[in-house]
Amino acid sequence: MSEELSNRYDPKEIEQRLYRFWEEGRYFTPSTETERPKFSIVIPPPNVTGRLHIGHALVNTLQDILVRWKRMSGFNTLWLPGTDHAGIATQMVVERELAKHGIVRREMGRDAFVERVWAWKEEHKGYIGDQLKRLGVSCDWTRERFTLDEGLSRAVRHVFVTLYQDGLIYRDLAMVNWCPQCLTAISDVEVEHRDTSGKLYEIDYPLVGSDRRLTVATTRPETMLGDTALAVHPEDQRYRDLIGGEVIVPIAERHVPIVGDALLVDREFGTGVVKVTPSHDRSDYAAGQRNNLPQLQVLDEAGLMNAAAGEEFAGMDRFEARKRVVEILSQRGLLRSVKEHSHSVAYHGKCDTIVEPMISRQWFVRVAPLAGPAIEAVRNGDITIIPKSWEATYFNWMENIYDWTISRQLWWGHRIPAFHCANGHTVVSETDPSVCPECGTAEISQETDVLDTWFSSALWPFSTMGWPDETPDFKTFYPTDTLITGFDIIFFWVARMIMMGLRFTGKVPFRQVFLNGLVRDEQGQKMSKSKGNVIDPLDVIDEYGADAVRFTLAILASGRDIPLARNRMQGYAAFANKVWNASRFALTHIDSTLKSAGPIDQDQLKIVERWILSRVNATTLEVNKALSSFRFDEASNALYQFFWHEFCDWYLEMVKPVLFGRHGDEATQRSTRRVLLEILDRSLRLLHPFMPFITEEIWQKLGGVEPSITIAPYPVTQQGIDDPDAEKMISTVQAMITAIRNVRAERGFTPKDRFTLHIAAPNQREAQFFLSYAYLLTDLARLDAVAVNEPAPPGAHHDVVNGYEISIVFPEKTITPEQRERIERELEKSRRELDSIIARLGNGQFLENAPPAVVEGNRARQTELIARIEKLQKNQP
RNA sequence: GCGGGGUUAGCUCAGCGGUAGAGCAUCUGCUUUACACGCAGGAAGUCGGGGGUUCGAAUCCCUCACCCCGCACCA
Repeated sequence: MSEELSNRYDPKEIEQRLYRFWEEGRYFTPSTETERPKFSIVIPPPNVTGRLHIGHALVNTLQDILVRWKRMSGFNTLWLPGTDHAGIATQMVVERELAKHGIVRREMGRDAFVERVWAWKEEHKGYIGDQLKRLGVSCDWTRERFTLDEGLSRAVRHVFVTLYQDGLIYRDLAMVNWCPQCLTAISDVEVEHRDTSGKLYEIDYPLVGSDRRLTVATTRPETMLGDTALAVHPEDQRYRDLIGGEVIVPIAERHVPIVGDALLVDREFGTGVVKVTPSHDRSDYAAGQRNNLPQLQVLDEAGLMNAAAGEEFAGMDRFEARKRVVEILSQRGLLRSVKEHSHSVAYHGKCDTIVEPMISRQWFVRVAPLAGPAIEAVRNGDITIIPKSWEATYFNWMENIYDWTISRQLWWGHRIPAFHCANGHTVVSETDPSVCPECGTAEISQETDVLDTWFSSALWPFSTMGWPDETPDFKTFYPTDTLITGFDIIFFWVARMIMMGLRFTGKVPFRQVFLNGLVRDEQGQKMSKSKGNVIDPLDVIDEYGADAVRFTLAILASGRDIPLARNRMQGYAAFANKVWNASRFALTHIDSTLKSAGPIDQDQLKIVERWILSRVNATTLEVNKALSSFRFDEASNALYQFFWHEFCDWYLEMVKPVLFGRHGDEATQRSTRRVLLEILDRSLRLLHPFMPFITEEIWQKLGGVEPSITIAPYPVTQQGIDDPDAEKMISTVQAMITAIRNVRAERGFTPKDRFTLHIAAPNQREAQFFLSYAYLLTDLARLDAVAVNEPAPPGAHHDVVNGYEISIVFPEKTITPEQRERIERELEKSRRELDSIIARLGNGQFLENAPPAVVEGNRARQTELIARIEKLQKNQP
C-alpha cells in the first residue's frame, strides 16, 4: 500500500476536510422510511448568540460518542441540533452594544429593537454551529432548529393557549423576584442565593401614647419607610399586651399597628419584634395578607426609592437610602446597634444584581398538576435518571414545587398570546383577534410581556419534530431516547420537559437522562472569566486536535466534578499520535484492502493471532457494555489500554519477526497480514465514536466496503473467538520476557548483551510450544538462544514465572550494592506474601467459608511462591 | 434544618467483600528500521480517624472530622 503518511499526526490538516466530507455525504441525516430501529436525541440548545465553552464541549462530546456508537450499531440515528434565543442574555448583549452608540432601547421602540436583535442573531448564528463542527459532532444539520422558528413558536402558542384554557396558566398580582437591572420578573430557579456578610440593625420604634420603645432587628433598614405594622409572637409574654397598640415608624412618622403573628415571628431571633413591609418582603407580604395590612410600595422597578418614601428619598438608590436611613436614625438616637450578620442574599445570576421582591402582575403556570405525572414517570421507571442519586434531588424539588413565573418584561422572545381590550377584557387565543370577542371593540392590543425562554425549551423534544402536527419526524423520532445534559439545569430544563412532554404528547420526552458533571480546572475550581482559568474549547482543539480533546473529556467524564488539565490533553494527543504511527506501520505491511481480503482462515491462525483476536473481542465486550451504562470513562480507558498496551506494546512487536521475514513461511505471513488488517480495522471502528477524525482518515486507507467509517458497523463480540488457552500462553511468554528485561535492568546489562534462556516444560506439549515460539522470546527479550528442558549451567539466574521454572544465562558480572539491595527487596516481598498466604490457609474458618475458587487460588499461589523463593535464594552468591 | 456527593500513590481519579489500580508527574537506562507526543525498567499508598460485622473490609454497618453541591430558612 502507499506510504506517504507523516511520522507525526497533524490534526489541523485533516479535521475540517473530513467534516465537509461527512456533511456532503449526508451520513448524519437519518431516514423516516426504514424498518431499522431508531435512536434519537436532541441537543441541549445553547444560546444562539453565545460561544461554546468547555462545558458545551463535554456534553456534546458525550452525546456524539453515544450517537456515533448507535449509528454504527445499526440504528436509524437522529441527533437534532439547534439553539435557543436566550431572552435576557441576548437582549442584554444587544442593549449593551447599542449603548456604545448612545442608543437606548426604549427610545428606538419595540419593533425596531426586535429587528435589531434579529439582525444580531443572523450575524452570530453560525458561530456555535461552526464550533460544534470543529468538535466533530455528528448532528443532522438539515434539521437544525431555533426556539423562535415559526414552527416552534406555533407550538409555544398552542401550549400556552391550551394551558390557559385548562386553567393551568393564570395572570395575577403577586410577589415575584424582580431584577432591578434587567427590569423584568424572573422565576424562582433563576435566583441564586449567596451567603453574604451584611449587617443586622436594631432600631427603636416609639410606642404611641407611651414612653416605651420597641426594638426591631432588620437587615434592610431602608424598607422601614414602607412598614405598615410591627409584629410580635402572640404568645410572647414580653409583648403580648401590646398587640392592638400602635407604634410610630421613625422618619416616616407614621402610626402603624402592632399585630400578633405566630408564623412570621420567631421569638428566639433578635428582639422578637419584626417590622412588616408587605410590599418588599416575601414573608411580610404573606403576613400582610393574614393581618389585613395595607401595602405601601416605596421602591420602584429600577430599585430606586419612590415618592411614597418621602421627599428626601425619592429617586434615591436602595443602597444609598439604606445609608441615609441609618444616619438619620443614629442622629435621633433610635439606632440601638449594628452587628455583623451573615445571611443569604438573592442575586440574579445573569447580571449579578440583588433581586428585589416586588408585587406585580405576572403570568404563572400552576405547576403542581403537571408535576404529579412527571414524578410518577421517574418513580415507575418510564424515565431513568443516571446517575441515580439525582433522582432524590428531582423528587425533592418536584414535590415542593411553586408556581412558575413565565412572563418577562422583555422584548426579545415569544410574545404572550393574550390580548387586552379597552374595556378591560383579556382574551387568550391562537390567532390574533381583530376585535374583542367579549365586547366587540376594535381597541385591542397584545400583551407586551414575552415568555420565559425555558417555556419554549420545555417543548424542545417535540416542538423541534414538527409538533403539534403529526409529522413523519414526530412519528419516527419522538419520544427521543436519551437526554444528556448538565446537572445544573435539572430544574430549569429536564423537569419542565418531562412535565410538558407528558401533558402534551402523553409520552415521556426521553427514556433516559444522563446528567454529566461540571468541568473544573485542575485544582477543582469552577472555571470563570474572573479567575482567568477558563479553557476555550477552540484553543485546545487548535493545540491538541479535536480527537485528543474529546478523548480527554470522555475519560474524565465520571463523577460530578471533572477536573480538566491541559497536560491530560497533551497525554491523549500523544495517544492520537500513537494511533497514527501504529497505523502507519501496519499500513506498510498490509497487502490487501478490506474489500478484497476475504475471510480469515481460522486454521492458519497461530497463537499470536488467536491471542490478539481474543483480546480485541474482550475489549469489544467491555466497550459496548460500558457505553450501554454511560461509563464513558471505562470505555475510553479500555480502548486506551488495549490499543497502546496490548496492540502496540505487544502485538505489533510480536508480528514483526514474521512481517520482517525473520520467521515463518509465506502462508504464515499472509495470515499474519490478514489478521493485522482485521485488528486495525476493528480497533479503528471501536475508537471511532471517541476519535472520529483520525479514525476516519486512517480507515479510508483500509478500503472498507462502506464509504465512511461513520456508517461502518460497530464491532460486537463474536462467538468462538475467545481463546483462554492462547491468552494464558501469551501471558506466560510476556511474563518471561518481562522477567528477562527485569534482570537486564537489575544487573545493569545493556540491550546489546545477549542471554540464553532455559525453560523447564512439564510435558511434551508445552515443550513443543516453547520451541515453536522461541522466536518471540528471542526477538522481544533479545536472547541468542532458548533451551527447553536442558540443564542450565552453574551460575545461571533462576526464577519461576507463571509456574514455569526458567534460568537465564548471562555473562559474568559483579553486583553493585544497589542491585543487591533491589534483589533482596524482591525476595522479601515474596516472603511476606507467602507468610500471609500460609496464615490464611492455616485458618480452618477460611477453608470452611471461603469459596473453593479462592482457596484454590491461594494454594496455587503458595506453591508458586515456595518454588520462586527457593529459586531466587539460589541466585544469592 | 432537609437532601445528595466526597476524603485511595506527588496531582487527578477508577476500584466498592477475596493478593492495592490507571493517567499525568517523577527516577534509571535506551538513536531496537511506526512513534522521543517514543521504548524498557523502577520508586511511590497503615485506601480521612475510631469502632463494629465477617474466615477475610478501600469495599458493608455505626460514629467522628473535614470538604463540596442542591433545596429551604435567615427580622
